[in-house]
Amino acid sequence: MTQERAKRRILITSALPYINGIKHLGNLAGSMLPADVFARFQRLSGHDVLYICATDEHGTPAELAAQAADISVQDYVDEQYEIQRAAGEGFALSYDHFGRSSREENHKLTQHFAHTLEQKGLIEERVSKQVYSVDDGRFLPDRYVEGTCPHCEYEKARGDQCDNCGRLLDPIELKNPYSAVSGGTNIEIRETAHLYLLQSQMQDTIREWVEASKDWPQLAKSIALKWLDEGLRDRAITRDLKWGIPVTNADGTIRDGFENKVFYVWFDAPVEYIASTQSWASKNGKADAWQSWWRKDQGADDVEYVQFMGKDNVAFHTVSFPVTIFGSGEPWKTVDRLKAFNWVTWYGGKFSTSEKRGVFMDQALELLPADYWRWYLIANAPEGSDAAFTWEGFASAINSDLANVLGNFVNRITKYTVSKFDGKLPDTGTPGEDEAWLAEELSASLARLSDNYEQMEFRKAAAETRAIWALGNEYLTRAEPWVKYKTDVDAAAVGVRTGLNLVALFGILCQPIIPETAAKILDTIGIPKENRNWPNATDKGLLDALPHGLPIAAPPVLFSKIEDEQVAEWTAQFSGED
RNA sequence: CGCGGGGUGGAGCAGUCCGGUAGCUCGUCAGGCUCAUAACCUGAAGGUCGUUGGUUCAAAUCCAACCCCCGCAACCA
Repeated sequence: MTQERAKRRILITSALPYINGIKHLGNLAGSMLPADVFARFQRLSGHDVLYICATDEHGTPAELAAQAADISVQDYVDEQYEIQRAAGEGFALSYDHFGRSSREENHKLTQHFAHTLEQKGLIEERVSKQVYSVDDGRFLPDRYVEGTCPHCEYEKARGDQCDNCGRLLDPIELKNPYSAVSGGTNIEIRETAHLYLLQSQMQDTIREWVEASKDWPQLAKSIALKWLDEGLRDRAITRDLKWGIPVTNADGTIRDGFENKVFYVWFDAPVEYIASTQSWASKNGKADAWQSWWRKDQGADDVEYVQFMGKDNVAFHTVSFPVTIFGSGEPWKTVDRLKAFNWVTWYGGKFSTSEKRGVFMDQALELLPADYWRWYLIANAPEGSDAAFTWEGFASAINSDLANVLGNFVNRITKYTVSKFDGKLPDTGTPGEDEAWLAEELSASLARLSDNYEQMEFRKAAAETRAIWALGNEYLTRAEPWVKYKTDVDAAAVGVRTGLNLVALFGILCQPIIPETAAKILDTIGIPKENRNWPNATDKGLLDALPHGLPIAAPPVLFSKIEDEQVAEWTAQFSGED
């Protein structure tokens, strides 16, 4: 299964999960998981892949959550980081590095960008009016101010929007404003200075770049163009907070008047893609290795950079972060291909931590192994539109695809080998029409599958993978070795040998989506690690690749079915009614 | 008239860019097989392609208007 393909260098990032709380299945399905599947596919295809992610640790929510837990913000994020790292590991997310945006590398690099942008005249200090809560001793982001809506008199309108009448608000319009943090009514409007990134000046550069992009899906491009059409606004990139990256001068001292301010999380978070790569390089003892992935003057010219994110993040990745990158005037690598996802919804509604509606990453793994979730979420990826998670749909996908089609196939052929062929891969017999038909179908299907992955069409890749498994069952029905065995053992042997080769192939082909099961299958039939690479559709030897006489054992049942009682139980448990 | 996405047999989706027998999975029904996790294979039934109008020999696909669902709307991240 070797092949001559040009070795590509592929940099993959998935949107950084926010530090605050364990992520739900929608977060997983919208960026980390598909990025992982893509990374695995490209590694198996022999390419040089670097998959980088990190936690996004700054911002008001982290500070408030730490306050609520009565621990330091540092302790809080340390704790949360460990939870998220463990959850990622539990889902077999194959990050080359899972960093943290609060690390030193990101501080330095974020400050570097700010200095460079200021030198280029793209940052200026402006004073604006903000809501200040005397009781909390802090400025409040718009959504943390509540009060009576001036339009509809709804008493719990948020500072940014009234949930009752839907109107957009300015927090200073609210009647009887109070702090959503403490409930304190001692609210003042104070002036505060912030650094503004002059995005308006980069409008043409960004538009030119967006319009030239070739490998962006419609969703991503239309969102980016929408922002550009409305005109880029200058944005404040600092906040009145203690937790975050300090605003410094070029010599490292704190900027005058910014002693109690830090960079806004959305300014420093994407920078962490690069900073996390720096951490990866340092960790591996070759501190400069990150440069060949990110600096076009240091060898990053041939890198293909692919970003994965939910649709809510598109604007930041296609407009805001590129302003930082292009504005610096430095030769940074920018995104080539971008994959944006819609939402996974919970029975059509939103996942909710507070209302206990929906399944979160840690809970999911307590119920079933990672591969069950990975399969469902990829096969039902929210690509074209939002996709609703339902227990019925989940059970149906698992039982049909994994248990009946794949699991049963592996089971039936290996058991038969054990009972009729002494647990050895049969050596006799010559392939005939059935095998020729199979080879042709397989080759076509495999080509489609590889293409689906290359195009990052995840639903289609899962469907094609399943179709290949189904092909195995169809083949066995045609070849019917159990019938031939009665009259012609050699003819039966061909069917069994071919079937066992299909098991190996199925194991190889399902590695991107369900890696743990794949390993289980491949270990069982003793496929060495170096022979698990992605096959070439034109390879004629796929159906007779295993050594004749190879000992075969039947693996334990690969997937247990999800019973109706479990569906009923979980439906009740996670309905949010609690 | 804010913006974007979606509306295709009972359910979930593909097909729409580049008009030309409406396809897949689940479910239902019938048949086959019996190696296998009551599984697998084959076949059938089931669709005014959101609505209305237009272009065309021909529209799910192009154009116009409208309706419904979801998300976003830049200080939540």
